[in-house]
Amino acid sequence: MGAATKAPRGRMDKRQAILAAAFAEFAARGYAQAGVDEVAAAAGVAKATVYNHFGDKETLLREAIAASAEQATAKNLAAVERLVDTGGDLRPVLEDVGLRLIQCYCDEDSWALRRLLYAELAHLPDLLEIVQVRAAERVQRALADRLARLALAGRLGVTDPDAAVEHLSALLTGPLEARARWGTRRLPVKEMREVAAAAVDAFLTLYGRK
Amino acid sequence: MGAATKAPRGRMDKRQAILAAAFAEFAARGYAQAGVDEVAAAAGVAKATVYNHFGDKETLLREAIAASAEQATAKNLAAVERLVDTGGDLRPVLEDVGLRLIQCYCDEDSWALRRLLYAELAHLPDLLEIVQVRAAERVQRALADRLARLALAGRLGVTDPDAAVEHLSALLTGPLEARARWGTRRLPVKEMREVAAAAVDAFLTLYGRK
DNA sequence: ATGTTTTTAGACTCATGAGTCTAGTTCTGA
DNA sequence: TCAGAACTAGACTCATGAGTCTAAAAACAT
Repeated sequence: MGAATKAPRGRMDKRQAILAAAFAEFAARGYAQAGVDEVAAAAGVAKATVYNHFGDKETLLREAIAASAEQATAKNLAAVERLVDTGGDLRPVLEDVGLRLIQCYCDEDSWALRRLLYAELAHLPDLLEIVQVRAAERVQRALADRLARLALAGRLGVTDPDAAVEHLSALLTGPLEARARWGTRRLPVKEMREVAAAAVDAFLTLYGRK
Repeated sequence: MGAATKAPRGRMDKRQAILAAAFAEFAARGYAQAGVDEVAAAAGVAKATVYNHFGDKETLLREAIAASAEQATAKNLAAVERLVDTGGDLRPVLEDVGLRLIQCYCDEDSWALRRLLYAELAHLPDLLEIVQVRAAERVQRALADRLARLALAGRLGVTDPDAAVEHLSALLTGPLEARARWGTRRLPVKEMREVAAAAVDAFLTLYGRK
């Protein structure tokens, strides 16, 4: 009973359907342009039900974003999990993890989430905390932990894991904005693999075992 | 007479004032939430004048974004101009240019422009071309040109200037999103300098003269 | 079985804001 | 000096969409 956000009202299946529909609608049209009627219709639910569950449009947006961020984080963490010391060459492992992280980043919902975040940040500043706490920071930490372990095992020349994560994720995701045209172009896997390979190559030059 | 976007109507000073006010209003509240009345008031102009100049709200957004992108590009290009071979050590020159590019990136208007772009990309896809053609690509090209020159002069180990630019800008701007909390936190210059130094350090490790 | 909660369709209120219109005023150029 | 364009204040129309309400139906709990 510690959390203040507890006590979800109404039936859970409806709630989920509404959240999914809401995220899709908000992502497609933006907060202001999105219509609660459309959300209800897409969720197969009456408009009053939406209001029974979430109270108002703004709360609906927050909850939809939070849920989406949660999903995105889960995928990202699953990718980071695979960064383990197999005993063999590190490069292919890093490339595999890099590719998976890139795939998370380029996911349709992931672009939509970032778009929404950017779009509404100006008048709903608390969205940042929701997403940052639930998603970005957790992934960064998990990745830093893994790099620290590899460094401790003498497999990497990393002294500051946070700085290394900053560089690695910059190298991985930096090139994607332009290449994917800010989410309007679908990257072929081949191209993702190239970016991952280039990023890992640079990373190993910077942080490879000395 | 080649461009289709020619024939600006009305007095120029009013037009500029409207564009500036419009960008501020759109940036602060988003396209849908922004009010044409507010723009007119902020520009010190009657609403009818706004419509006389731009016809409708959507056109106003496009023109405001285009103008802002133009300004941002000018600043970025000015920074890139400073990347010249002084004969001395390259590192301080790169750090200076890096810092200036970071300052452009962290400019209030620059964050606002990216926010708007992300926000409205979903329903106004042609905004991308406006900004990409006017801003992003031109800066990238200019930077690649400079790197190519330095490489040719034997000052850098760059073989593919475009790839080098991709890495350099990733290293420079990648860490900024998180550190500046997506534009909601003002970065102290000290921190910008750190990021620039770290980026240049990595860049020189990757592309320094062999 | 029966009382409580949730859902439903759809009509309804009400605030907001884009875009128009009018009639009078100021610029500007020839 | 004067005609035509650009500007002004402010009232006006009209579409849109958030949020409410109602009375009836399903779903659920015990």
